[in-house]
Amino acid sequence: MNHPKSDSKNTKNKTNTQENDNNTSDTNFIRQAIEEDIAANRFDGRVHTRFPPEPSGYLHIGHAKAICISFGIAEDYGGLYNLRFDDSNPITEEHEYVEAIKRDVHWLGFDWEEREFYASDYFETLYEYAVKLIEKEKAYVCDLTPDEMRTYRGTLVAPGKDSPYRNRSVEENLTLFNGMRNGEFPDGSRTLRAKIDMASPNLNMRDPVMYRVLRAPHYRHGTNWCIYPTYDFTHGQSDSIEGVTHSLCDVQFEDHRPLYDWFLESLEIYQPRQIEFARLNLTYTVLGKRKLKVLVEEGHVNGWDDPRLPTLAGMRRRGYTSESIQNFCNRIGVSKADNLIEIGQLEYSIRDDLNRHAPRVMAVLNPVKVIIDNYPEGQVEMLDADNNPEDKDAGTREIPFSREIYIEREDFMEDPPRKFYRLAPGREVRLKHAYYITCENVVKDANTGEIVEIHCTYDPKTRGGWSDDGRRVQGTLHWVSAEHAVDAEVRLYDSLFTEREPENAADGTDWIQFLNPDSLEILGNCKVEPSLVDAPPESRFQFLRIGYFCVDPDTTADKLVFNRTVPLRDSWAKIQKGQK
RNA sequence: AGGGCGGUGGCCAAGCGGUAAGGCACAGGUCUUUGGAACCUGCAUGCGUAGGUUCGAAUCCUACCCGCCCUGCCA
Repeated sequence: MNHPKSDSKNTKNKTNTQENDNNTSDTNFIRQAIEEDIAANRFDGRVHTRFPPEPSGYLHIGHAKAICISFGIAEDYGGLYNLRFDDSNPITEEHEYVEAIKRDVHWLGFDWEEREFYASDYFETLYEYAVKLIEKEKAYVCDLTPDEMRTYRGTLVAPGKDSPYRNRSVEENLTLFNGMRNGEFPDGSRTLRAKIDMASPNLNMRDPVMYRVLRAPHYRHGTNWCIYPTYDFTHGQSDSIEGVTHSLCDVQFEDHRPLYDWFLESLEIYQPRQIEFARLNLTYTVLGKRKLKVLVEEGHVNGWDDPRLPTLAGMRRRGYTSESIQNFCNRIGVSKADNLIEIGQLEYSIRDDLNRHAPRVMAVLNPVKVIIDNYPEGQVEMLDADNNPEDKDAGTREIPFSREIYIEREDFMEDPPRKFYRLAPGREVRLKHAYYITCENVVKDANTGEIVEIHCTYDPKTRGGWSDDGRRVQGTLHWVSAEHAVDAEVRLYDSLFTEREPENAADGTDWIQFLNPDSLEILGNCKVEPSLVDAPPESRFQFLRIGYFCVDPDTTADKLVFNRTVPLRDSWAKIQKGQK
């Protein structure tokens, strides 16, 4: 597997090179807490974190934030980090997801080495822990039905009341719990509960369920178990078993921390420290596995790796680099405050990366033919072109030029508005890396009026795009030699939702109704320069003056398929808007 | 008898009693063989509100307002 060290070294300023020096804050409340713990020699000065996904879906950009925080911090303090699958609910979990998660975490740039764990591998230990709590009279078997339990739990403002089964003897509880494990009772008929405080203002402390009877095969342990521990009875103990020092999680678990601590203290086992931070929210999309699952399963998108999805698999296919995602996560920072990050922030991160690294190439998405009347028929010249003006080491390549070329249809206007610097009748422009050309006339389709050919003349003395007489042209166009062009399909993506906050849009409205019907546009008649013929899937390019694109795995020997990762910033579009 | 956590520019986010960092966005400008990039400049007399303590408050105190999370045998 290939996940170079350098990939995972840019999580903090002090480890940054000029490669990605943004002005990311060097500190946050989690790092401060850890530094205090180190200073106080708590945990013997160790730092050991974990990322605990449930294998019930694909990872998304929100998980990337969590991974960058947990793993990035461990790296920065010379600590260790574990990948642990939190797989205590057999109903939702599948092996496919563990493979996908591992692939995505590696791709993101983190290597958990041999520290790959599964909470379900602790089931036996967890069972023993449960027995221990029963013996300490801190847990009991309860026969209440789910409905009854809800009633007994009370409400947000009213205390609950004790279960009638709360005072069973240790003996009876032991027998019953063993019976639960041995399959003597039907699903849902009994639970093992922690005996805490039914009047606690924290509902998590009102005798929470530790075990449920559930006859569902576990993807990893088959039918070995018919009782499964709940998250609350699994998570802290798993952290404890693994020697985790700092268990970093979502703020939604703040209310669970007293319970996390209660189990570990009652069990008298090693106790990590849980610290919570705010989850990521992004404009114009939805995050959260349940919602993404709906999009995938109801066919609103084409699978978990649909490039429109904020999943890591989708973003990878879209053309995002792992570096750009890590930088994004570092840039947005960490706090406990609710946040809604603008999607532009993510786009900035990928442009910033690709600008420095993506080879420039010429591609015409919506071609119109240009015929250079004074260029010799049949002649072909090879012209030198920079691969990347931002990177001197990127070198040059040769591109063919000939009498007939394609340019972008929108780069020509018969009746151009003010500030339109491109081709128009009588106007001279530069063909990038090639020659100055002047438009002489156009040929239109007799029926539709559509322009089918633009006739130009070129100035042979401007080879390479320079003139030595001081003459300047305002516009520079990209182009592709018609004879040499390679056909391609290009997929343009727009945001998946039309609302900035699809989940909060108007009360009572379903977020799904805000799906953008135009989130995918397929261009089937694109012309790209011949150097791209053998570009492998996932290779990334800047299509000059258009945007960043990557080769989609749908590409076949006779059809190139590109995904637009993100367009270039377009100040002409802004001017146009202003003119309207 | 509710509890927990938050509130610093349009969006994020530093700050931790000594006079509001930084990034994104936005607006001007320079440069340019990408209307890209880069570079320069501008952008909170203000930190939810009101009081109080202090020589000095975003930081401390009090009260209030607003937002989010919690009533699964999900995680």
